[in-house]
Amino acid sequence: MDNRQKVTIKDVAREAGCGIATASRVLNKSGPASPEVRARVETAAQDLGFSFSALGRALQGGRSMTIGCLVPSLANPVFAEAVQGVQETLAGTGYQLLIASSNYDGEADNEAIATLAAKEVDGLIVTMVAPERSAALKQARQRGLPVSLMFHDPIDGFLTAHVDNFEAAREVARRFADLGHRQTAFLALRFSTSDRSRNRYAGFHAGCRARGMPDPALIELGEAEANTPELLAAILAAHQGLTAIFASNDFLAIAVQKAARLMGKSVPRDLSVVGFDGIEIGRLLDVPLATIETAPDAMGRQAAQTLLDMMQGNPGVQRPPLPFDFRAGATLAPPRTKSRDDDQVRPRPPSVHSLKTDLKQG
Amino acid sequence: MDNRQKVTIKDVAREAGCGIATASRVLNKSGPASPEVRARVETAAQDLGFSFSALGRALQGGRSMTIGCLVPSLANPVFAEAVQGVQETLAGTGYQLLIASSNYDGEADNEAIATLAAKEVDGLIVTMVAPERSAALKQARQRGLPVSLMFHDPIDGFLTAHVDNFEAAREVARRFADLGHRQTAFLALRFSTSDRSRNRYAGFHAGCRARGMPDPALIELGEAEANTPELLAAILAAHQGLTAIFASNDFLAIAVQKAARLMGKSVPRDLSVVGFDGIEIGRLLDVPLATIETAPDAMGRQAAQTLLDMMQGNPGVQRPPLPFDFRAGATLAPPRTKSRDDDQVRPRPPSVHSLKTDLKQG
DNA sequence: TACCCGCGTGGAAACGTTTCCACATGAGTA
DNA sequence: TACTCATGTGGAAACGTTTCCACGCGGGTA
Repeated sequence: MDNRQKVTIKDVAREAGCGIATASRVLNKSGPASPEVRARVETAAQDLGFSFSALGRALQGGRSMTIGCLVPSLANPVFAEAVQGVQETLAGTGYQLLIASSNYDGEADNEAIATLAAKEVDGLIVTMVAPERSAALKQARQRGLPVSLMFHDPIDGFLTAHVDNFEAAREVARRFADLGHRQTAFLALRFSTSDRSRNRYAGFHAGCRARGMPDPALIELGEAEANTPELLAAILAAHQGLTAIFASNDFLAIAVQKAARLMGKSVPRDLSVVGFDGIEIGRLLDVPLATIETAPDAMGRQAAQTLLDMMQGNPGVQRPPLPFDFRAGATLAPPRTKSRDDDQVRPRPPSVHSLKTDLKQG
Repeated sequence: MDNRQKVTIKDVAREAGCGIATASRVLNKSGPASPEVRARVETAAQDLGFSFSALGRALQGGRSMTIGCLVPSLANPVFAEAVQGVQETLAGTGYQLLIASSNYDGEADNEAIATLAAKEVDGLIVTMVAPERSAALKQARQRGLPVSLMFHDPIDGFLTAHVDNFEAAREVARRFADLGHRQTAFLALRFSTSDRSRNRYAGFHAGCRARGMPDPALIELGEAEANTPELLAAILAAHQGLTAIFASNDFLAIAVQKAARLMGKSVPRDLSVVGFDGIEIGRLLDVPLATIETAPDAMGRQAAQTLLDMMQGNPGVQRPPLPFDFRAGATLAPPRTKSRDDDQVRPRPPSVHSLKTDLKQG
């Protein structure tokens, strides 16, 4: 039952009654051959159900036609979409994708890179915890492996497909300021293992400073709190007086809304929430999420394109950051004017608004 | 600059002053060697920065330690999570994942399988348009390649990790019936290219019949309508009198809510919505989505485990469907009691209900 | 007639492994 | 002393390709 025998080009040559070299030339259309031999080889290949072994080819040719890709996790739609973008760009080029994921573990990161390199990939597309400090990555590059980064802000000596996290986060601060918010917080998961989160915080922080707002609170969450609205609510409750929260990704921002609801707060009346990433679903929500909209698939496509360029021998050039869009959504509003009565809303006096506007323009 | 020379075991042997065979034995700990030679080889390998080429190994050993995985798209979180599950199970086994995606194209499906097979993968984990009709898949299996399916309902001769789509959908019909719904619809994207959608519809249909409800309307959407709430609203508006919608996936269900809102309908008061899949985010929504909760990552893990078993020579056995859970959420309620006032529906005379029931039973 | 050239063809090396086999060397036994 | 045996070692084949090179053979020119 187990018909495990492989059909090799040798078999085809024997069947066609010619030499291996000739068979190879015919099947690859890579050299001369008389019409008769050509025909014999082709029918032989057909009959035997021959197909080339990529292994033998790779070993001989020095190119595996495989490119390695490392991302933290495919469970995060942002990375999954990016990988999908990579796939789309690679489709039709003959390259296949060898995928590894590290679960945000810097150790696993390094191992994965080493394994991919051992598999003789022709290039690497990578998002990892700390590319600038990865020995394996450095070694891979020294061996001449082209490397293309995704999501990372530019690092000396690497090309990367990214958005300007700092600038985007500063934009959020500006929006908050324009609306009159002062007490804000930045919410992040895995802050320590993500340069993206750190850069977003830095930009947000700088933006707040620039507008004369108090420094934002930095709230770092564990996996558990992020997935359990009750826990998240408890944490948020500990921070008094917040009127606006900037979450490091959309997933978190949606969780915040849920938590706010548990706390009896209304979004955006009592609390404004802005996310980051612009995942598809955010737009379809009943109350569309305000967020920095980026295009993870575009990032994947750019990273793949850059890698293709490098593999063709071009030195490659760092492209400018991909554009982001501030999507207003419906989770962002001016803070409630703190009034005497109970903790319910009341319309802001128009004067306040104009005042702020003037301030902004001055 | 381009230090592209590879360090092979030959180099190590020369540096250590011994034969290739000995070097191989030492580095693999696969045979005897005197302590001195052992030491010389190890330091030589260290100094030269040697690492094995998986290519040479695969060619010689007949096993590539790579398994191929084909899914329709990584942009769909359901598949992305499944692949992540596969990764998790494979981690530590030494196997790497070669990924392909087909964009729901049956043609691309076949090509991808062929390419993966050419790369000499040791096994295949597959979700495709029509596995039972794929020539490439059949051929791969005839060559002795173990194949493990994901998401597909059982197909003759294949092992699959799946949920019972039919049964789950019937459960939805039951819930609708219990609440008193009668006019329902089934909403699907790519109905024709997905056996899952078709089975869900079949189960839903059967469930409705069994409870004496009218047959559900079948609404098939294009990509554009699914992503544009306005278009979706228009389509829904064309179907008068619907009180409950069963969407073939959560993404669609969320879009329906948005569309309902555009139509001035409130969920679940005017319209109940139930999804399928149980993606993470659905639970965090302000109004949690009612859905059939499945575990895509568990599906990936089971498929991977099955494949590992098969690769170890076990014949492998079809496991029972993975469990699903009906999550009530907050988008499901009894239909509104139809009152006189505005242009809303009006109660059907009870007689009709009994009539249908009688019809079915007769 | 002798020579050259182009063309179709096949042998063989190379890619990096693993592993079978044979060869030494030394110790132990008869 | 002569034999066996275990042990460490290296040569070489094999895995499936591609490609360099050489060879034979025909037709053209000198």
